[in-house]
This record gives sequence, structure tokens and C-alpha cells, in this order.
Amino acid sequence: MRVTRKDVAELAGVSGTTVSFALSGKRYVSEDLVKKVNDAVAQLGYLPDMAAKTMRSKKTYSIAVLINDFSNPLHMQIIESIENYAMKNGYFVNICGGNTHLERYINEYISRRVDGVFIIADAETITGAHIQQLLDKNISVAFGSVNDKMNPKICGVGIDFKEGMNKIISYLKSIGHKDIAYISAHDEDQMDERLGAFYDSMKNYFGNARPIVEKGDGSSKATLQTGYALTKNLIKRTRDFTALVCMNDMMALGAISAIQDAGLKVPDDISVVGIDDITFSGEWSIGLTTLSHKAAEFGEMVFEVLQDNIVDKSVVGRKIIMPELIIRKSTKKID
Amino acid sequence: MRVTRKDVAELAGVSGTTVSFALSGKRYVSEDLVKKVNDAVAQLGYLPDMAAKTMRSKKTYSIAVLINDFSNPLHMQIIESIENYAMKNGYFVNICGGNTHLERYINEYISRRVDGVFIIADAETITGAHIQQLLDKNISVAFGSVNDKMNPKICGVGIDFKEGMNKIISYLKSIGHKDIAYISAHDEDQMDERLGAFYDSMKNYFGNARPIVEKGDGSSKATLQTGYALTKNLIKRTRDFTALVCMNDMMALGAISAIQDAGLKVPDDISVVGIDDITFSGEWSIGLTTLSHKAAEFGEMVFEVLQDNIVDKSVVGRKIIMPELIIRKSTKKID
DNA sequence: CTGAAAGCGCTAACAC
DNA sequence: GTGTTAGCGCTTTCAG
Repeated sequence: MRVTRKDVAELAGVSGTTVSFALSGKRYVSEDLVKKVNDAVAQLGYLPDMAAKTMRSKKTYSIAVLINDFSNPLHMQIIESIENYAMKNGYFVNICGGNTHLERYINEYISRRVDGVFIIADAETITGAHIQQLLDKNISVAFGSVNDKMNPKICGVGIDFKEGMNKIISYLKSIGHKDIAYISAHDEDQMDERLGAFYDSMKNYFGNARPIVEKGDGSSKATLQTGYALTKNLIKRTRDFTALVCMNDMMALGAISAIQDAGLKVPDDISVVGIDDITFSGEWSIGLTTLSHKAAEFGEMVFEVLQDNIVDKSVVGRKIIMPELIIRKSTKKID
Repeated sequence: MRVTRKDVAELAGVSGTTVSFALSGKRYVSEDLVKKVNDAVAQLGYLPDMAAKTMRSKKTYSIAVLINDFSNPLHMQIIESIENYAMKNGYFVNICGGNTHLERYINEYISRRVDGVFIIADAETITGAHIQQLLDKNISVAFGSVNDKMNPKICGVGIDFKEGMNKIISYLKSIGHKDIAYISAHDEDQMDERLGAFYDSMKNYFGNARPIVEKGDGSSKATLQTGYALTKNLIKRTRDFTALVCMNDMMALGAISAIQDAGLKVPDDISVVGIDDITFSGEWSIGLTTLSHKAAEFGEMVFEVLQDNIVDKSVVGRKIIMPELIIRKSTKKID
């Protein structure tokens, strides 16, 4: 049924070993035989059996992505990019969703010997013990964030929100804004670097320690709906701002909608800035000014740190993406 | 390093064979020994080696999803659902993107012995020959659509757009609309059942063989931007409609934006209906009335037909999802 | 009722 | 330069 190395060897008139080495190049094989082997491979349509390879080498050339929010377009863009680079390097990508079957996933990773795992899920339910199980089995782990307290064996690619927020605020300042509000779905805590960065930036650029902020309760998600509701409340509370920075693009879209519903115009009355640069932010009719995390680069880096660690466990990559401000039409100079 | 079956056997004081059968249940093992084995497994934290299993059984308990549009939220919802059911049944999901490396992917599928492949990518570049390669190697194939001319060995889950469109049009009729327009990113051809279904429904319900339709050129994608542009053109051309059906939700969102820009209101002046029910359609401030394909069910069915075919190649499942109209706030009764 | 042993397809010492 | 062979960890026939 299946074409095996042995078939190739027979057709080429050489030993199985020679087929192996001719294909891998790990030891010299005369040109003559290499050609014979290649011909036989082509003729038979031979494809190596990964399971057998894995059995010997203990490598699968596959990584897993653990994600819990498939509806976040940014996550999907990152995964698309990871997959792209993985494939270029001969790796396969497994996708796993939700935090519900976490224990199961960890076991599967071990059972199936994935070489590495990228965790983009909200880390709440993932404990150090889970991670340790993977590391114990020599499986590389990368996070979609970076901080000082992280287990030193875990790789990571983070985003420099501080600098990113500075880019937003300095840009708004440069076009004449100084009363800048912010909407956040979450309350301020260690999970949300964005809000902290906003406070810092406002202090840096304006010496304003108490900027206008509208926050959701602990349970709200950073959705369009939340953006709409928060902005509605915000406008009811005060109109003392000319620019609104939103925790992410979806919320920004909701915010724009709320602003328009209130009879105001974007960007004429209020400039709106998002964060994330998800695909359709650029396609949006208004054209959302937003902070891009460069999903394609992000994905490439994730794959890079993972692969480096897979190859050599002593190399633990920590990279930081410098976000870039994409100026579109939702922001406008104040006269 | 790694705990193997042999270790379990030694600790439990039985043979490797008994460990196998105690775990698989494929032959009787005395309760006594089963307990000993289970204890040893727990104590050692033994996890089977999938590669070795695959080597014997020729099964990987994994399926691959081939997708070319990660930015389509509906696709992601479907994948999330597939993954969910796959995991429940002990399967792993591989994700592969883009049509660029198609040849590579096919080879990887064979090399890695995935049990099945679900193809949700636009089928343009995927030829019958590609599919045949997979089928030849006993790999199951499922499409995200169904039609009569399909290779009889390929499973599929389709959507009944005809009936779905009837639901839209009959609903609009029931609330007093009769001048109903449609925007489509693509021109009419076999790839786009939706447009054809619209013509049919309009004829059925109103005897109108030439309803108002605004089409993009062959190259435009069904994005928010396209929806905006088409609607703008449409409004410029005619205002002789009270309801607008859009090829998908993203376009509907663009349409709403264009309608508002034209100084009209949704749903007071124009009722808007989308198709797909992507996640944030419900979260949208306006609340989009849309046709749901029930992504969760869709994913479950895809996994089901795949698994059935994996288990028994003579079972080629073809299922049809009956879409459901979700009525929200973008549509309104005409007085 | 349980164990021994062959073999899945591959790699990499170890021969020659 | 090339070939022989011993496993990798598992399942399953065949013996007992």
C-alpha cells in the first residue's frame, strides 16, 4: 500500500541506509547513487513516514498553539503568521482552543511529543505546574507576553505598550489635543498594561495624573458592545475631551458608533484611536487610527523564539515588539 | 527520561502485553492486575507515545483544516467548534493556511498520516488531482460545501442558501417590504449560491425577476469596505428600495455605515439584513438581523462526517445545515 | 488468563 | 563509500 524506504532501496538498487543518507545528506553518498535514489523516490512518489522518524529522533517538527479566543482577529492574524513561518521551516501547527480541557491538552502535547507550545490564551487558568509538566518533558514553551517574573525557561514575545502609548499620546499632542479620555473594559490590574501605560503617558506628556477614564466592571470583555456602552456613559458624564483612546479596535468601533448616536462626529468633534490594528480597521469606512502590533512580525518572532529553544534549550528568547502608530481618518488636528 | 510501557510493567509486576490490554480493554485482564497497572500508571505519570502507536496502527487521531482566510470570523468559529468536538473524541487538529504551499501541505498530510482533512479554503487552486492524492492514501476529505457533481468519496457539510434566502425574503415580506435590494461582492457564478438564491426568492415571493442588485467586479472581496462602496453606488443609482440584503455581515456593516453617511437611518429608512451571523453581529450597537449558519453545529457536523468516514470509508456523509434567521434591530416593519 | 516475540519504517552506530 | 543491524515504544498474533 504505502511506499516505503525499502521499496526505494530496491528500485534504486542500493541499501536502505544509502537511501536514508542520500535524502538527509548526513553522510557522503556518490553522485551516482544519489541520482538513482532521487529517481526512485520520484518514480514511486515516496514520502517518509513521520511517525517512524519521530520514533527514532524524538522530534515531531510540530508546535501547538493554545488559544482561548478565536473571535479575536488579532490572535488569528498572529496564528496565520506563525503557521506561515512554521511551514517554511518544516513545522506543522496544532491548534487547541479553550481553557476547559487544559489537563487533556497538556497530556496530548506530551503524548504526541509536540516540540513546542505557544500560549496565547488568557493565562488565568494556566498554572506554573502545567507549564512545568511541559518543560519537564523537554517541550518548549512560549508566551505572548514578557515580564520579569516569568519562569526563566519560558520564551516570550511581548509588546511594548508603554512606548506604544507614548506614540499615541505624543501624536495626539502634536495635533493639538490635550483633553484625552480612555475607555477600558477591565479594571486596572497586572493583566492590563494598556491602562497603566495610558496613565503614565498622560503624566509624561501633560503632567496630568488624573485623566478621564471610563472602565467596565471586572466581567466585561473588550468587545464592540462594551465600547459602545462605555462611551455612551462617558459622554453622559462629561464632554470635556477632544480625543478618545480605546483599549482595542473593537471597542473603538463601538465608541465611534456611540459618538455618532450622540449626534457628534468622528473625527470632527472627537478623535478616536484604537489599539491592535485588526484587519478591518483599515477597511473601515472611517479608517481607524490605531496602534499596530504588526501581527505578521509578531508571529514570525514567536516561531523564531520557539524554534531556537527547540533546537537549543539554553536559548530562551525574549523579544519585544515596538508597536507602530497607523494614522488613518478617525483622528484630526485641532485648530 | 520518558516513562515507557516497560516501566509500568516492571512496577506493576506484569508483562508489557498485560499493560497494553489493561489500558486498551481489548482483552480480558483480571481486576487485580488492572488495578496494579492503573496504580503504576498513576504513580509514574505514564503517557503513551503516540508516534509508536501510530507506527503500528497507522492512525494518528488527528485531522487537518486547510483554510485560506483567517480573517473570516465565521471560519474561525467553525474551526473552534471542530476543534472542540475533535478533542472530545480524542482527535487533534492541525491548522494550515493559504493556498500557496498546497503541494507541500498535501505531502505533509500524507507524511504525517493525518486521518482526515477538512478544506474550507476557496477551492479555486485545489484540483481534483490534489484530492485524489489524499484519497489514494486513505485520507478522508471533507468540504465546507455540498453539490451533486462532487467526487462521491468526499464528505461535505453545506448550507441551504436557497431555503435561508427564502427565510430572509419571506420575513421581509411579512413586515411589509417588497422593494428589496441586494449587494454582492462577486459576480454571479457557481461559487456564489447566495446571489442566485436571492433571484429565486424574489421571483418566488414577488414574481420579481429583475430585483435591484449591486455587484462588485470579479476581484472584490466581501469586506466591510466593499459593502460600503457598493452601497454608496447603489444609493446614488436608486432609492427605490426599503430593504437591503447583504452577501455577508461584514458587508452589511459597511452598508449600514454608507446608509448613515447618506443621511439615512437604519432601520427607519432602510432595513438591513446580513448573512453569516459572525460573532459581533449580535454585539453590534444596532444589532444586525442576519442569517445564521450555526457555526457550532456546522463544526460538529464537519467533524462527524470526517470521523465517520475515517472509521469506515464507505460512509460518505453529506449534510445540509438549515440556516436560521436571527432577527435583531436592523430591520423594521413598514407601516 | 497471561507472556514472548515479531515487526511497523526509520536512523545511526558499527562493520567492511 | 556503502551495507548490516539494532533498536525507538507499541500492538497483536501465537503459545502456553
